[in-house]
Amino acid sequence: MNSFREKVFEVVKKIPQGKTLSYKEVAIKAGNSKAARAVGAILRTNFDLKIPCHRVIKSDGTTGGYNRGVKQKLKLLKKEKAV
DNA sequence: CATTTGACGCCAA
DNA sequence: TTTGGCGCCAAAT
Repeated sequence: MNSFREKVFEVVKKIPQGKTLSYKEVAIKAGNSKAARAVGAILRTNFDLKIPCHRVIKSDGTTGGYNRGVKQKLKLLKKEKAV
C-alpha cells in the first residue's frame, strides 16, 4: 500500500463473497472517510479481475456503476448475495 | 502545473 | 420524496 489506491484494492479484494461494502466504507477502511468519490474513480480506472468491484455499492443501496456494465454488476450481486 | 470531471456522501429546502 | 448545493479525492485533459 504505497498509495491510497493500493489500500482501496486491498480492501475491495478482502470483501467476502455474498457481502457488499459502500464506497464510503471502502474509503474509511482505506484510511480516508471522505474519499468515497476517489474510490469510484480508482476502481473505474483500474481493470483488475482480482478486484470484486461489483461488491462495492453506494451507501443508498444502489449499485452505482461498473466497468463490465451495470447489468452484469446487478446479476453478480444477485447471485452472490442470494447464496 | 491548473482545471475539469466523476462508479460518492451528506445536509438543507 | 425529490432536487440542489457543498465537500473530498484521484485520474484525465
